[in-house]
Amino acid sequence: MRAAKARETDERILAAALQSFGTKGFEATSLDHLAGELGITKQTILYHHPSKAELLDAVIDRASIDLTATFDAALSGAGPGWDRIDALVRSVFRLALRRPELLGLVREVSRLGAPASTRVAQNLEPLVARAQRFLGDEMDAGRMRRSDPALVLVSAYSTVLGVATEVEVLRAVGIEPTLRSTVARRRELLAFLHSALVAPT
Amino acid sequence: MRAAKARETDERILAAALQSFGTKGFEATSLDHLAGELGITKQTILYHHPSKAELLDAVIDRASIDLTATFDAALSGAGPGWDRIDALVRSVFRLALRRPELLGLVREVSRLGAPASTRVAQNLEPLVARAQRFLGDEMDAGRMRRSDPALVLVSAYSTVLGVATEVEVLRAVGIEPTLRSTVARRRELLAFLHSALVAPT
DNA sequence: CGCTTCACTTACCAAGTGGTAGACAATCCG
DNA sequence: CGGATTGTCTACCACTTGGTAAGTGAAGCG
Repeated sequence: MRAAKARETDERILAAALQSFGTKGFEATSLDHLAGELGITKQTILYHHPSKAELLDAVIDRASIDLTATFDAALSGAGPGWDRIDALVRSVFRLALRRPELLGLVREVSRLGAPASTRVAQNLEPLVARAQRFLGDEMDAGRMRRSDPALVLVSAYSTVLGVATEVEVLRAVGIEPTLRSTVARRRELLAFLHSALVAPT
Repeated sequence: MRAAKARETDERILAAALQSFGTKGFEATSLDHLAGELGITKQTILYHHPSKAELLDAVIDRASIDLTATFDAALSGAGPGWDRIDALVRSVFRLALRRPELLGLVREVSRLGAPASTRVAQNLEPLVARAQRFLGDEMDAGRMRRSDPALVLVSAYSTVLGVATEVEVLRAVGIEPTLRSTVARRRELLAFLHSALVAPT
């Protein structure tokens, strides 16, 4: 069972790297420090992932799986139409509270640019396609304001991720991120999105 | 005139640092490299700014002034009501095209957290207060959907900055950031914001 | 058993990092 | 003029970075 042990070590490496990359950032994370946290040596990390860049790739792949699974789960229990957006926003906020490093990694990677960002884009492409299809269908059915689904998706994505993650900005406008204020933010965000997206009846 | 020469050197340092911090990031910017670009030595930078952190502070102060001036100019020529938001969004997009490093710095600093983010918050506090007052007044006059101005501001801020700056995300949904697509994005964003904010008549 | 492979370690390394000390030429001021 | 100050540079420094080389003990396997 030495292979199982190795896989477990790798799991721990990936988890710690995801945590650190997603919160402190990629450059700000050193392999030495990462190894220290795990009680192993840097060379063990480099054994499992030949370079820091490849470690990032592996972390991205792992995070993509988690994200896709989370959203799939959220959507599978949701009804049609607006209910799906509601479910999605709720799951993003749940992520922001419970696994902030996941959303942080998305931000971080999009900041780092290619080739890491390309990898995320590829991994999440099915999710994006699905969202665009949904928006298009809703528009066709007259339930949403007619527009370009890709552009609407960008606006909605920016808004949701920003509101969910930009703690510092919230502090700037005088909102301490407590549980109560988070609920208030989510409620306001849903109202904001509802007004922005749903076609007037 | 040795003082004038020194001030000019400092100006160049601040400009180059703003550029690099705002695009490559703070940690990814080395003083040696920065000095190399300017044809001076790292020690000259450290003469003007005793540490990298203090250089960041100076860059933040400088950027804050530029940002405030830009928005003041945009708003001074704008009419009342929705026209002001329109003018603001246009000026953000103009910044995203012409001085992307400014918006990038805001993002970067909010990622870095305190104490840098605190400094930005303090510097831009008048801007934030002004925006909140504006939103409150519009709501009182019944021209905007009634809500908490602070929360609405966060949503709008996230949306605008995200759409204006998240080039990588745009690539992910298949939009190459050309001039034409930028115009389309801005138009969609304005429609999005208009629907989200303006009270139905 | 004995050889190989695997997971991991100890020991390095060259290249950078931010930062200090001190010299030096140019300028300012009495 | 001549000493003081200012801006910049040369020369370091301790430390950290990602990465390499060479092992080592244990498990797997013929």
